[in-house]
Amino acid sequence: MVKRVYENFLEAVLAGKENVNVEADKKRPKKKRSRIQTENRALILDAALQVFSTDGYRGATLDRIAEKAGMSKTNLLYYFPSKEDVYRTALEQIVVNWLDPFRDIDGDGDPIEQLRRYITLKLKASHENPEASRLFANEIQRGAPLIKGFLETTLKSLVDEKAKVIHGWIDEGKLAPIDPYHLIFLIWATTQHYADFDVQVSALLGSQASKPGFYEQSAQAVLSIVLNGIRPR
Amino acid sequence: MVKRVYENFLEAVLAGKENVNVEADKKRPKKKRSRIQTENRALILDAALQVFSTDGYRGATLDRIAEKAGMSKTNLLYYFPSKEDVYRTALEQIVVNWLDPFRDIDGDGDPIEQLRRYITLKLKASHENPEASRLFANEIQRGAPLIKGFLETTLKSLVDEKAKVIHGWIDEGKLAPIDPYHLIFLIWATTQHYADFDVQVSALLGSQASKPGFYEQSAQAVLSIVLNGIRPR
DNA sequence: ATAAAACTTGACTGGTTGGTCAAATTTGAA
DNA sequence: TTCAAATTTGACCAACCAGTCAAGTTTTAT
Repeated sequence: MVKRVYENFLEAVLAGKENVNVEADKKRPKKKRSRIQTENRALILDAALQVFSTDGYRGATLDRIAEKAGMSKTNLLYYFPSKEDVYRTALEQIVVNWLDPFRDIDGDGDPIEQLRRYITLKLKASHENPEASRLFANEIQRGAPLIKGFLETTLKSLVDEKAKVIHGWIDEGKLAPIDPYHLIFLIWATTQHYADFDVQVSALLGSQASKPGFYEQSAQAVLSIVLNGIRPR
Repeated sequence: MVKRVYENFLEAVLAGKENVNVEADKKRPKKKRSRIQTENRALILDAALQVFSTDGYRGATLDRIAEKAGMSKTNLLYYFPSKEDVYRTALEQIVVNWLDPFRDIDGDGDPIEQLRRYITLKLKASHENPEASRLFANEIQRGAPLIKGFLETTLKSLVDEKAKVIHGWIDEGKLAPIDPYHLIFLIWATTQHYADFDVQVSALLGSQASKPGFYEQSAQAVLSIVLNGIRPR
């Protein structure tokens, strides 16, 4: 329930609206979606994820997305009013999923355990859904035109909050005195790397990278470095 | 001199040639460049770096690059035969500069000092030339169509070599037993993050990120985590 | 069964893009 | 100075692009 409200808020933020009123938002008539609508929107968003993540917003074309989704471009435009709207919707889904495990970091838990959990979840997400990671990276790299406001408000609040949590751990002597923000960046950077630079990782590790246990092995290696880097000393 | 030969090799690799013959390469007639040619090629490559790094290969347009370079598109095409050639040339320059500090890691030196030096150099490069970093990231994210071969041959050899160096350090007890490849990835990921995700970093740190000493502070934070994460224990 | 609503598509439009070409202007060696 | 080579540009082209429109086909509620 809370999550639903949040999604509305996020939608509004990404749509560029200022001063979002959640109450007013609730009143907005929810158009129920038919079976075909649900199916086809999903097909389109899935195809969009692939195309946008490799070609970027400008480089992607509706023709290619429609082709991958197995329908005509005209039909795609029946489900989404414009290219930007397809992109925005795909981006929304990604950001929402992206935030959840971060929000779950628990200040009352054991720091090493909490961070181990978070890093593992992020690595798993990068491994299972690399396109989402690449699409997000692309949005940031081109200057975050659609989500700059979101970064500066919602995400910043959340990060500030978690930074305080980490600082609390440091004060209690449970963590080495590292800068919480840079620690968060390091975790994000590293976990994202396995999705965004997948091609490079595979090229450098050869057959090793395609073996079944590779994801667990990467997680183990990253955790071993990061967790020891922040253990109190 | 050695470096010049290497650049030729790299050019050939990026141009997609197989079985590069360095001797034959040397014989290739070097067209001397006029003052105007040197100047304008530099202007174009600088503009191309900006446009390609934000819009990606497909999203970038020659019109925009030409405009940024202060000349007509027709004139740009007088200096470079095609869009892909502009892109390839820009990418070449980046890769060459990118490799140098990595190659300089010295197996005979103190590991902590060598890695401190390398991380600092990489962070500095990301800070001073974020566009180059973003352009490279973009190439990888779209599947590395132009440099996949380079990644699998030249870069792989180099990384394998440095991994052996790191393994040597571990065997001597100078470093914790971490996986060398994942350590390299972690360093690349983190240093690159400050360039590629610049917008996000700035949004989350607010005014702090634009202050003069910010780069040194980031370097300090990253070093503090990574170096402690790999210190022998 | 049937008709309205939902869905799908081919043809089209105005604008953009990478690249060509021929004609002009500028540069620099003699 | 002079003139051939180098440089620069506007006009142009075919391919591509996001989005529209009208005319079909399929689904679904009754």
